[in-house]
Amino acid sequence: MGQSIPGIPGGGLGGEANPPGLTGAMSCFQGQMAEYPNISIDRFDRENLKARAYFLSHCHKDHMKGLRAPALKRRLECSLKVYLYCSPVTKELLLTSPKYRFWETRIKEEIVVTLLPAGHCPGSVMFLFQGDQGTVLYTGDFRLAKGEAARMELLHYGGRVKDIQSVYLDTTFCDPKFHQIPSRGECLSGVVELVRSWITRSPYHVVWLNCKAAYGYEYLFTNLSEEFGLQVHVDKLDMFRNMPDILHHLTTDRSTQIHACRHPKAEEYFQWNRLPCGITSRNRIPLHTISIKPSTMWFGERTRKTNVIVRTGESSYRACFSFHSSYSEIKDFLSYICPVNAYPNVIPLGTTMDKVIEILKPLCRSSQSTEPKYKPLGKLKRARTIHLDSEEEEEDEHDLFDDPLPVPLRRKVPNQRTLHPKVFQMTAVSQNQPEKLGQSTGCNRAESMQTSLWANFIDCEESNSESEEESQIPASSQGDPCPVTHHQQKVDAEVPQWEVFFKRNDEITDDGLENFPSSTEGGGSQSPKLFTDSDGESTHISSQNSSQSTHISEQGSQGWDSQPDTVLLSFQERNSGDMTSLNKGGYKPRIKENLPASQMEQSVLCLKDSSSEDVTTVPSVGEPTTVSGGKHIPQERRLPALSTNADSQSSSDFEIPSTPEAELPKREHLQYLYEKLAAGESIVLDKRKGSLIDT
DNA sequence: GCGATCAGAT
DNA sequence: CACATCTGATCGC
Repeated sequence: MGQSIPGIPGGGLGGEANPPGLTGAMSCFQGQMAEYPNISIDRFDRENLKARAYFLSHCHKDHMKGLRAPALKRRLECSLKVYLYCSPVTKELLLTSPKYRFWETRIKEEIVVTLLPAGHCPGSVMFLFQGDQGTVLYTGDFRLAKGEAARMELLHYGGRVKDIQSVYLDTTFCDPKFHQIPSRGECLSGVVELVRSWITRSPYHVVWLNCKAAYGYEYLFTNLSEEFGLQVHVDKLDMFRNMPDILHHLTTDRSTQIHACRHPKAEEYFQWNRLPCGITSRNRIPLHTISIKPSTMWFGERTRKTNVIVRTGESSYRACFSFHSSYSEIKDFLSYICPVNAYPNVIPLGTTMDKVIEILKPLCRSSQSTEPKYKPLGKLKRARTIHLDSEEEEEDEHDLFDDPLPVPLRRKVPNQRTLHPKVFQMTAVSQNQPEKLGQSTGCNRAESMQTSLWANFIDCEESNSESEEESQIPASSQGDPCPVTHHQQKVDAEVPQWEVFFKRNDEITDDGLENFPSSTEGGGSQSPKLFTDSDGESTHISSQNSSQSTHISEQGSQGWDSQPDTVLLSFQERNSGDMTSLNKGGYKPRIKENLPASQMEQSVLCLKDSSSEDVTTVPSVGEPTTVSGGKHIPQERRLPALSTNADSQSSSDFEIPSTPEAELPKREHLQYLYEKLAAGESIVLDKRKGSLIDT
């Protein structure tokens, strides 16, 4: 690997250090990859205006530079074959904003490239490009726990990780000082316990989640909602209108105990015991409020016990939260994929390009001299495999895996070999299935969205075992074409009922808490123990965690009734990657954690050979493949929840097929229903028709 | 008036 | 700590 980024056009940032005085890590990726310079990723200005195709890895502003600029708009108008490629969820989120709506007809969700889950925010993906210039991975922003790469089917071929020429890597925390960050599950668990300790005191105890305006906190909201049967109050939720699994956990009704609303003067409000949405009381009884601010915290290598919740004031807490991989996670990921080259996308503040490269280089193949050209790369790990595929896999893949292939891998694709096109034809294509585009697919698209959302963050394991038909409807109601109806019907599923959400919570039920032996109603048999960390500045909350989970574990004394600073929280020091504590042994099934990579969305886009005209899409999991003749891959499309839901391991949003014949609720109708529900009015389900009738 | 850029705040 | 985003000031078109 060289010391500088080869062939990165737009040149700007060479190997320079960050200018002083900046407040954030600085992006150094200019949008283009040396290997495939005529496509642009996450940058849409300057040199990128000439790109023949655009990729957006996720919907964060710092990855959307130029995306709504007049220059690009003009370019689009002139070059009708130029498209933007992104995940379905990102498409949905993007098009919600009027400023970006002009992309509506120019977005492709699937093509040519393998989309791998990035675990950064809903819809975030990594792009794996395969072609005659080699296999290149662009990670976008990502957070993957140790070992998760090893469980991504699509990162592997023949049972080994693919031979990756270059990786363009999210190096936001690529600095030893960010060595370790508690896992998503550990952080979530901390927040859950803190919230529990507060809101169970009375209906007038409310929490405010002081979240930034960015996608990525949704799994926090959904998990809290599910845990406590309380929707989270937010300012806006229309961007989630087609993602029921998120939508159902949010509300614009302020009378909930969990708030994530925002206001420019929110902090000031909070001082006066006023929530950002303005309320200070309920039933004329003043509220008792705490704030929890998700913040990235990290911990030195030697820290044995780390607190995921830190009390920073009388009623203020910080909760550990990170969208990006830690230093050790980055190194684990990189050493697993072991590319020839690694290029940072970001220079962390206070460091330099050269320093980052020095860290990355030893993990790349080019520095490992003793090694044969094709060293045995990492082997694909199966967290759990599911047999049950009666159909045989394509021969050339089949026997290459040690274990039986999980369900989603069965995909009949002719022609593996066309995979290495001579020329990338990024031409516009008609979709395999018209349902991909436009309005008519409201519900179908919603399915794939929600799946991806869950897939990004949530483990659906419990639903797999308990649903009566394994072939469908796990926790998140994936595959159900009409989610609202679904929830009404399956009231006993772990998906909370609408009624629970919308009714006034004058008391906290125990629902959902049964797995917490230590959790008691209102009072105070909790046994928290205040733990003050050595830094002494603030009060830390910690616990001796059992080896099993991140739970309250200590018997405590007083304090339970005074402030929630007595909650015991910490994270497990040693987590060997994959499973974090939460879901182990089904101990705490209610909380859904970020899942292993293999459970996340994975999707394939196929590169088109120059001999054919259209880019072909392969909406499924498996090796990237070009479908000859640009024909569609019908099976997956018609097997809704089957492949994804039978095995949560492999749930895949992109792969989630739509259900073409499903009757789609009209958006307006849904909106109407939601409003009714939010207003506390009841709705009756007409089971015969599966439609809702308001009363 | 809009966009790009920067400083600063949250 | 250094998540991403918004606001306001300034400048140029």
